[in-house]
Parts: sequence; C-alpha cells; structure tokens
Amino acid sequence: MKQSELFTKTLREAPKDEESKNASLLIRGGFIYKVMAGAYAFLPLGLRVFRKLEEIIREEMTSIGAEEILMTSLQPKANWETTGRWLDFDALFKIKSQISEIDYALAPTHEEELTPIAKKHIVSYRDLPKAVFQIQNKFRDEKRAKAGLLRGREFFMKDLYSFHADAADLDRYYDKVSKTYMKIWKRVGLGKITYFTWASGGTFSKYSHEFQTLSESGEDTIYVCEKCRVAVNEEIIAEQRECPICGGREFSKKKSIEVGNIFKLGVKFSKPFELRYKDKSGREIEVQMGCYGIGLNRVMGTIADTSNDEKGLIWPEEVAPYKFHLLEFKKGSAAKIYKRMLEDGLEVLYDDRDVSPGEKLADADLIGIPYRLIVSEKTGKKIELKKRTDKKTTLVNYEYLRKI
RNA sequence: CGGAGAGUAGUAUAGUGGUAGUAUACGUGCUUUGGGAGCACGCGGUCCGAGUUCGAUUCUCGGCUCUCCGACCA
Repeated sequence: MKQSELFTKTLREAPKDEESKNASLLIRGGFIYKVMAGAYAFLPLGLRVFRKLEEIIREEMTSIGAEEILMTSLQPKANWETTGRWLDFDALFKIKSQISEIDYALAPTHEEELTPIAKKHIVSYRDLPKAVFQIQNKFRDEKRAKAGLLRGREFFMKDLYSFHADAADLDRYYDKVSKTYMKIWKRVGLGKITYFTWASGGTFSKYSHEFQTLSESGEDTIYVCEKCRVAVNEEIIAEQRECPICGGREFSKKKSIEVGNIFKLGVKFSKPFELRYKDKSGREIEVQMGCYGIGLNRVMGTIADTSNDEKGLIWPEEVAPYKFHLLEFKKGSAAKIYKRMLEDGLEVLYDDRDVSPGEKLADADLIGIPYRLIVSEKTGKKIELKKRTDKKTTLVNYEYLRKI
C-alpha cells in the first residue's frame, strides 16, 4: 500500500476527548475512529490489525475442531424470556420495532440464539461432542463505557460454544480450550503478561476462568502466584487463599485487563431450551455446554496499551498492519523495491509521500510497523533496516528481507 | 445509575458582555530534504435551545455530547 493513497492521516496531537492510552494512540495513528463513547469504527490500518487477530483466533479454533458460524445481532424477545434474562441481564439493549411494536434484543451474547439452533442438530449421543464459534459484534448497554477499546457498548467477540454428552467430556474440552487460549495470547504478543486466572463462576458454576493481561490501565485486580504463573481474581481471593496449583500463599497484587474468559455452562441453557440427546439406551439427557469468549476490541486495545513507547505504537509482528514500512527520503527512490516486494508477496506500507524525512520517521514511529526500511539515496540501491525498537539501522540487501 | 469536570477551526489551545487570537493541519508559490523544514499569501471556528441584555462565545436555565472517579460488569 502506498501511504500517499492511504485513507487516513495521522494526528500530531492526542484528541482531548480520549484519555485512555490505547484509543489515544490508535486514533492518532489513524487506526480507529471514535463514533461515540464506547463505539469505535475500524479504519484501514486498524482493520488490518483486526483481521490478523481474527485470523489467528480462527486458526486456533479450527485446530481444536470448532466450526465457524455466524449468528444474528437481532434476537427475538421470546428466547430471552425462556432463560429469564430478558429482565435479568442488566446490559441488554432492547429495541422495539417502530412498525410492529415487536420487541427485540440486540445480542450481548449468543447462548439464547445458539441453543435452539443446536436443538435441530443434536439429538443423539452420536451427534456429540460438537463445537462451533463465531466472530461477531455484540452489544452491551454499559452504564459507563470507558478506557477506549477496553469497555465499549458495541464490540467484537469470538465466542466458542461446545456441546458434550457428559461433564467429563466438557472438562476435557475446557482444558483444551484453555491451552489453546494460551497459544493465542502468545501469538498476539501478550503471552508473557497474560495469566490464567481463577474467577467466580457467577450464576453458572463455582469457578470460571479468565485470562488477565497485566496492565496499569486495567480495571481488574488479580493476585498472581509467580511460581505457577497463574492468578486468582480479586472477587474470589477471599475464599481462595491458596494458589490452586501449588497451594502457595504468596501472591502479588496486579492490575489487569480481562482479555478472555471461559465458562462451564453445564445445563444452564440446555435445560430451559430442552436441548437433550438420546443415549445408547434411548434415555433423554440434557446436553452439557461450555462457552469461551475473547473480546477482539479488547485484545487490540490491550496490545496498544501494553506495547508502545513515547513515540507511538509497537505492534507485535503477527498482528501488525504491515510487516514492513518502506520509507524513501528521495522522491521515487524506493519505487522499484516496493514493486519487487509486492511481487514477492511481502506486506509493505510504502511511504511515497512528498514530505520531509522527519515527518516520515515520526509517523513510522507512531504507526508502529515492526520492520522499517529506509532508502535514502536517489539510486535506491542501499536499504537500511531498523526494527521499531532498535536505535540504529543496519544495511541489508534485498534478499535478506525475504528471510525475515 | 451517583459524583466531578469539560465543550472555541480538521486537531490542540488562548481570550473576551461589543472586530475571536495562536500553533498545527489544509490550499497556492518559492526555497528545502536523515527526526514532525523555512518564508509569503490564503481558507477555516465559539455544541443546541431558551432567558437576561441595546448587544451573549462569555452570564442564567434547560438539553445534548465527551472525559474522569465511584457503583455495576455473562
């Protein structure tokens, strides 16, 4: 992509209506646009990051046998009445048709939609286990949207739902998902600071688990067992005074962002919707369910929040909008290299704009693409390479780029 | 939802009961090119409504919006 043709511009100063570091940097870099409190549009660079995240998550979900579906945002009131959550779900957006006066829910989560769907397809023990996931926008009527991308009213989630014949099978799958989640954090660059965390199970079960990423701008507090690299959420530390793994009592208190959580739903939804299967003896048994979420906006915000310096963003390689940022200091001098990179399938943002070197460098710092290539001479022969976090550049030849 | 603060140009800011200023961005021209270049000229603004007043961007009231603190958070 030529930067001269990019839809967005960078902003020299942080917008004053946004105090959070994540949104402030992302807005300055032209990744997102704030539509209103708690609702952000993804612009070309931001969408590229989003798609990378999506693809990583998709690959990992597929690797544990989950199939992708896409459900609706508009949902019938009746389904929510079936579970009692039409009244009980605080953050449920309810809308009324101005024509028919029929009530709808704007989906904050999809158990109420998926369980009846599953009923059509899961009728026998032969149909189990099953797992489906989707990546979709969700709506939650948060009393207070805050912290930029971290708590919004409309956001994207990957939600995975699994269906099992019995609790033991659910347990096995739940563990598998946990491990896969840890792989995902690693791939998106949050591996070292994300902890598997014991949390209250809410209305579903005694415990659930969260994945908490250490960050000063987080709204959660966790207690980390440094020995086991696991944590417990503040809400259960009172009852769970020991590390669930090693039994240790040494915790350090940290602020964190919940980037994912997983629940064993049991029969919470299969019961009201009468999702049952017949076992070998012909007996009808309620299906065991699990659900597993990852907030994509939140993950993107968390990366922005935890991976930056005073000059701008520092994207982890797997989620960067482009792998290479090609800068030229003499008009047109990098055109040939750019063309060749495209032919070789290398992901590159080419700053072909007619602006000063200083401005290009400052923008490159802000946008945070991991590998910077600088062509300073008219001949275009010399390529300097500098990682976003490096202080100095090194001369490389073209062939080297393909090996990075 | 309770509390606090804030709305002035695309962005960031200053200021004022009487002509709204600066930086940056943007446009034109010339010069310039390894850390947000320089000069000149130009374009562009007081959130909405009501009230007080000869006159309101400024004061008062209402609304809308945003931010922060708290509560809440499948």
